[in-house]
Amino acid sequence: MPLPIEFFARDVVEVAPELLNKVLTRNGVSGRIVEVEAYDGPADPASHAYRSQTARNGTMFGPPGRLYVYLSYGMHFCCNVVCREEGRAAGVLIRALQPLDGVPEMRRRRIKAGSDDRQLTSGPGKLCQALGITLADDGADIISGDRGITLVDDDVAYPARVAVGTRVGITAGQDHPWRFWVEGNRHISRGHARPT
DNA sequence: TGCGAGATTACG
DNA sequence: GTAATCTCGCAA
Repeated sequence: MPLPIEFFARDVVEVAPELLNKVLTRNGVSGRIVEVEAYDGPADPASHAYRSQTARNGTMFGPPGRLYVYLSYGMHFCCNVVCREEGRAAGVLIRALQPLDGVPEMRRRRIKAGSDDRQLTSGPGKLCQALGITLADDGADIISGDRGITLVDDDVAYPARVAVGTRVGITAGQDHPWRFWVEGNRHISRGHARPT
């Protein structure tokens, strides 16, 4: 069943780990969320919404329960779930999924993955490609599924072991342990090598 | 008006 | 290790 808007209209750091094991679906292609990161808008130097509203980050300033999609490094799409109350821009970056339905279609979209299922959705850019999520999906309502994208709870239990750590690929705000993943899952993103 | 860095991925 | 290549903040 869909998650109620109240689920998203809370502190983003509380929402983030609770998204683990929820299911993200786009037009029948779906995956279970196994890795996320929280970004807390104006209180978080690493957030796209840290400074001000722009054409790119506008969706995060809107109501919770929407999808914020942006173009990363000029070539990959990444998607976030908008949280907190409207106007208080915050979001949870979906970093990795465990493929569920529509694996053949994922393979067609991700030729680079070859025969390795772990290369299908083990990264924020990869999973958007596998599900066919693009800028056209920015602002989609994932509660009502108005554009074919839904985030649902299928009653699979909260992971027995959730790991917590610092976020990937950022320099500002490294002090916050706002990355959460399902301990031991095979589909976690590789992450970036950090400078020593 | 230009430059550098960035919530990345893939290939050498 | 590094290329590919869009967005945005900040310096000039």
